Amino acid sequence: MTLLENIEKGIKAGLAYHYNYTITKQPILITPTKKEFEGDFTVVVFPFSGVLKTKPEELGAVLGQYLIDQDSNFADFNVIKGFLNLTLSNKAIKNLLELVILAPDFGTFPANGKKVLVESSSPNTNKPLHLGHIRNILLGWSVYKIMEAAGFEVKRVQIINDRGIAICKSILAWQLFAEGATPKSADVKPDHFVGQYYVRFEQEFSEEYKTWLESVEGLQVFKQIKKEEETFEEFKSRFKNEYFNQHSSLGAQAKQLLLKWENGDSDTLDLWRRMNQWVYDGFDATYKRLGVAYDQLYYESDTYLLGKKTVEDGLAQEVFYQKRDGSVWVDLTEEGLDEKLLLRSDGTSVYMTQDIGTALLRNEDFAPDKMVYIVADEQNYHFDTLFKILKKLNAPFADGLYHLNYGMIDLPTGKMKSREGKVVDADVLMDEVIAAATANSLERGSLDDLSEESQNKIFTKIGLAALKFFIIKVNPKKRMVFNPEESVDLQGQTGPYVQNAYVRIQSVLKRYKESDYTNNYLDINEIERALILMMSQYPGMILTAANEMDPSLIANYCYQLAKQYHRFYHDCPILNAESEDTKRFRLQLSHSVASVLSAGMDLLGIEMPEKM
RNA sequence: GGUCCCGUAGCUCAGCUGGAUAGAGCAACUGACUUCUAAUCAGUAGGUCGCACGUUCGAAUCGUGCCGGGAUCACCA
Repeated sequence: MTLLENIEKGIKAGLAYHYNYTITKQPILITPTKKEFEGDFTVVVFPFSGVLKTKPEELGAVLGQYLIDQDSNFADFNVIKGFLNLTLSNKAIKNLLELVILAPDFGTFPANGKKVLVESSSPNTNKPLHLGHIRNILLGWSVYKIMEAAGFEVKRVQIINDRGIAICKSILAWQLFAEGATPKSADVKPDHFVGQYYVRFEQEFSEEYKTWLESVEGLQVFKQIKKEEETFEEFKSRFKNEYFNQHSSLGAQAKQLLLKWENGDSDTLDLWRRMNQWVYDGFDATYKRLGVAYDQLYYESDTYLLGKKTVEDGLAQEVFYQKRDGSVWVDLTEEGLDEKLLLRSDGTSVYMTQDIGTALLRNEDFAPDKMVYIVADEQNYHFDTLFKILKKLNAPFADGLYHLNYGMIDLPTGKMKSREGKVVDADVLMDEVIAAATANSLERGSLDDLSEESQNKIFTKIGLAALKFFIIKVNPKKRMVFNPEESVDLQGQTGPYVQNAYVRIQSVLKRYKESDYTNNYLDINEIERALILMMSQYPGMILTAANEMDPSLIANYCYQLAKQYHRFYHDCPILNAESEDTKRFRLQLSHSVASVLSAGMDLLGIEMPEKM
């Protein structure tokens, strides 16, 4: 039984014993005591004093006394207004450290028999990964680690958007402008190589569009279609898509390519495979560097057919309906949404069709209890719709669907816009952050006696810790501002700060030659007490983080614990402690802090260096 | 316009199942390294928690209405 449960039980028993009162509705609010008051846990007794028509101070005193009498874990209490502050006995604190925190399974929960599938990353194959993907990938990885620690069996998957018009644009640009160049011949990371041709297409298309708008035909169309009050610029952006589909030569060629692809033209398919493989190779390098991996990849080119079939079956069973032009729709007006297209009038599939197929295929593969989609919040409507459709189809997993809708990342200069080249590239960003860590480290010179290889490993760990922590510490649902300068900070509320606490501990532990920390120290001071109580909250943090799918809770917890340790390290001598018992206790305490920090940061995909 | 999300210190963020005097980091300023490595610690300064009303013993937290910002409402993905 945990201490919180002890308190709750004691309060209930006390209320029954002294007031013959049984709690029905009100939850008992128990929080860690604020540091300006004395005590370890605080029970808020206001709600009961109201019901019992007792003064809060009196009720608090009665309950406090009752708890102390009944439970030897509690040594003292004080009451301020309606707040009952309880102080644990030193023995209880020590037991907490030795029996709970140092237990081998601390911070992991036994398997709960539930399977969860986490989809993340899921990039398009026409351009390299950027900052937005990094947030997605890091969230995916830490949600996986956290849910696993909480007892779930987790499968990490992606859906690769490997087909469609966007990929055809890259392919077409390569055909038109590359003159047979390859990533190797150009000496460019392969995903970036393909991305260059996507950008090239957009440039050429913009030029073409601009020229057309100024032509006789363009001006005529503008006059005909322009809405009242609409400026030329507004028209230009509104009409762009229609221009692509109806008037553009490049657009026609790209669409022609898509048609060839859908018809299985072997030359097109070969080139498509070849260019996609370049992208996959590039992505793999980035994933590896970020330290993430996936159990299974799904490709749209494999799943859209199942989606189509499902929609056709649904049509036969009248879950969906068909319009006169042959297009298939779902009516979600009863669910508070709209009508949504599922198959085009020409019978081809759309985004939604593919996602239906993908979900069903995943269910066949894993039969998960939950499916978590980590996708930016701009797609909230899409996933609302998808989940309602799957419910309509009576998918067995329909009640376990969850869209972890994280906020987009802004730059200090404003929104990221990939079409305007205003993006932060994932690979470049990692280079920069590692370079910053390297420069900082070399300046300190504390690693000079290590080989260059070991040094580089540490620089990488520090740089990536800075980057990952910077992103993960923000609540995923919130839009965040990414300042590249701050992301390479190594001081303050950062990953390296937490790493530093760990490194300090390692450095101390190494100097103590024995491995036996048993001790009879009982004179536990405030800082030590706070550290132990804080660590005791770790398993609860994991459950909360898993429940809310919020890794930022773990990041902030690790920071708080590291901060408390740094304070301890500064104020309390360890190896030079006044007695052997004290020394051993503090070593034991340090050792457990290191374990919790390391485990917690591992949940975020951040590794600890032994030195820094 | 409909729907949804967000507004906390100069900046980036915690806190939000209602609880004590709203917390961190960065930036600014002051102090602490012959010491278990200072990527650290201690301190100063910085707030109308967007605004208003309501709910109650108590509101940054809940409700309503405004104001400001964003997302979305494609036979795009």
